[in-house]
Amino acid sequence: MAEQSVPDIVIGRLPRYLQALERMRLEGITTTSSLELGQRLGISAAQIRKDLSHFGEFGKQGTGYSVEFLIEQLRAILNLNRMWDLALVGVGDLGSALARYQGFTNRGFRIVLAFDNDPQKIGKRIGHLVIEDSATIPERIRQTGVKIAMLTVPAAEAQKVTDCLVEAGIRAILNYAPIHLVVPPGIIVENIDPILKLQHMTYYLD
Amino acid sequence: MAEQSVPDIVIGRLPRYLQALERMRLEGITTTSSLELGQRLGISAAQIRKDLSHFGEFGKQGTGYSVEFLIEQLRAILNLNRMWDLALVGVGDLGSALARYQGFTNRGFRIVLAFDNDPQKIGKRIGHLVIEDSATIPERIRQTGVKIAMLTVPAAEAQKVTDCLVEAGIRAILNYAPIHLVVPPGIIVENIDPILKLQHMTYYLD
DNA sequence: TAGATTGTTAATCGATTAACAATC
DNA sequence: TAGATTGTTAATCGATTAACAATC
Repeated sequence: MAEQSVPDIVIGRLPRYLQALERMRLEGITTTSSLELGQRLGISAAQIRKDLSHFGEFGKQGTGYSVEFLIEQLRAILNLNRMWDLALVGVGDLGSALARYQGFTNRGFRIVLAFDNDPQKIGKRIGHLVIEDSATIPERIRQTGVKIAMLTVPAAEAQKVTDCLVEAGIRAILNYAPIHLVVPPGIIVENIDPILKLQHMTYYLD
Repeated sequence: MAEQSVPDIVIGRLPRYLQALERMRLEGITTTSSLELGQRLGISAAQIRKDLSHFGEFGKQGTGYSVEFLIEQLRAILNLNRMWDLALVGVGDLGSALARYQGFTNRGFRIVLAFDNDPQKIGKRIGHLVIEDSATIPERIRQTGVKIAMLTVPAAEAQKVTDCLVEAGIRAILNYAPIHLVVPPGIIVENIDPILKLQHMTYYLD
């Protein structure tokens, strides 16, 4: 009930709850229960109630949860009632795919800066963005106040670029480089690596 | 020591160990310790030793681990001493980015099939692949014996396509659709959703 | 040998689940 | 009211860490 310090593993499930609820809303469902939501996510009803109880009492006994109300609560908790600007660092294969990807914008995230250190690429356009010189990261991040970076540089450069981003004021990094980043306390890193997931799955295959 | 049934959370860390070890090898390091490996990964030395002990005794007291030997052991455990063929299902923004992405091939994974249900796309090339009609998934998956699919179709179609893939003999799915897939026991699903990771991080930002 | 580091056991810690009174 | 479902507590389960004898 009190907001002492919610385990990070709980926070990690909230976006999934939100995603399922938004889908329910799309399907015209106005009310749900921890049981129904849990079945859609492969999560136990008890866990969902426990997780939500860290933040308040959002349901009604006998009735369950208002989909719309719970969506609003989760969006508020996750700080999603605003547009978040992103910096894209590294415009190679993967970076340019992300730049073209439409999925971010209509979910509250917008790439506003793109950097690369390849002179061939600097000044070129990618979508509506102009690729800027990585050397200008410090001043451009500070000017724009962007807080989140997507890192898509080669592994060999990732740590050095990370240090630069943190120095410039970046607070959260979505890391696509296949390497563990070392950051100061308070800087948040999440990793995405499809190869690791594939290698995890092949363990179970012959 | 015995191979009773290793927790999935342990399996999930093995590819990270492997990744760090391959990087060490690249740097010319021939011997390491659980402490050193742990520091590179932000994991405790005790956990690394415990995880490895599920599979055998790979180190020497006083010395540590041979990087080369441990790489070989992990590759064997994870079934990585072969090429794995992948089917790409859904060739939209994201799917075509994955098709063009070079990162898979030199890591032991190779996309050999690409499907879409858009008549505009069927027959077109994407890299060295020809996009085939999703209606032919059952026969083509069976013919080729592909066991792993990457799913990049819209959320609304994802479950239906999944059922079809499973029916056709797919055993593992790397799911990029923002929805929880329901699959029979023994079918492995891993999810990748950058939006969820971003939303996780914004909780900690103002 | 002395120093270092393993593999493993026992202790701790944290997360999940079960159960149920409260109540809509 | 009767039925359903919440929020919460206590019990269970599993994962991580600490400690250390074994030994290279």
